[in-house]
Amino acid sequence: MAVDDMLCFAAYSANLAFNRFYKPLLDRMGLTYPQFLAMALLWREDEQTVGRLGEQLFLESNTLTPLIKRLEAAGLVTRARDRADERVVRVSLTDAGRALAVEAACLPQSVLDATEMTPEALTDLRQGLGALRDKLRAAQPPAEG
Amino acid sequence: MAVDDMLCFAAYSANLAFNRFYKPLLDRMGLTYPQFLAMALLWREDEQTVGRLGEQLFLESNTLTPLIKRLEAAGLVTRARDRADERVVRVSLTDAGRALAVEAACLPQSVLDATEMTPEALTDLRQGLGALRDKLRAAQPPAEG
DNA sequence: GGCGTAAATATCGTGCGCGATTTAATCGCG
DNA sequence: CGCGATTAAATCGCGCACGATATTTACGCC
Repeated sequence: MAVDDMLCFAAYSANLAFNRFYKPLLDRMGLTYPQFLAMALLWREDEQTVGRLGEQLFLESNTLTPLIKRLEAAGLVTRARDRADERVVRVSLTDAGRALAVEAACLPQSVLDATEMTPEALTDLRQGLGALRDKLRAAQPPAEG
Repeated sequence: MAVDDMLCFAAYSANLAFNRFYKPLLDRMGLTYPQFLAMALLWREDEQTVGRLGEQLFLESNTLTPLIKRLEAAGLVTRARDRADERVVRVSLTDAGRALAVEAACLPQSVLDATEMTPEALTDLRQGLGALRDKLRAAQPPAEG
């Protein structure tokens, strides 16, 4: 069982590579990679709850709460309890947060430029990964054997 | 730019899913996911240096040194300075570390079982991810303009 | 209305990743 | 041999990811 033959390692190392590839670009925007993903959700639809962001990112409040607080500290979002249900926290973009969307627009393109792979190959990869992720999530916690 | 359309998010979330899928299995072995990857390298070839492990895992000593020290504390490996070059640290399996290889052998198979994807599809995915990772690593740090 | 339960978020401790720096050993070149 | 430059690990601080738990609010049912 060579590490190179393991699909999990391919996912692991590709994820590391994405982080490193994006880092110089995100640094200029003052964002980390997970922060960028959260912002991308808000750029699509403003004023989402912590839980809803978590569903889409596959994260929970233990990870998201501090991340969002850092976005708030950076002046990119605001956090406000829902008045109808005070358990819920709604996250909204500030003007500065919205403005970042423009700068971020070039990011996906830079992957295309860097990889020299066809758009079809990248789409296949994306869909394959999505299907794999969903299968892994749906799988019973692997039994004792 | 929907998050679901981003290849980087597919890699990110698939990697999270792998972590979570493996966790119950690795917990029983007392390993974390990155520790498992390092052990897998040692099961293939014992007595490797920190640097060599890092090359294969795409990690550096700032990440690997504490990880390996935890493996050492768990009694799975030993660390020893190379006598010919005292800068180098060689990591070797203990009997307990070698013994874990048997338990770990079932892990890759459990992915096959869980995903219900054909071995061909999984191989394609693994190779595509490897190629993508290598392209991202080779890419110039994406320029300003 | 009152109370047990469930739900949404927050808090805390541990182990990665990683940029930046440090320490220690080796190498290169005169 | 001597000394600056390079190399291999280690150290440190920060931000995720996550299990476990706490806190606060809402809901169900009597």
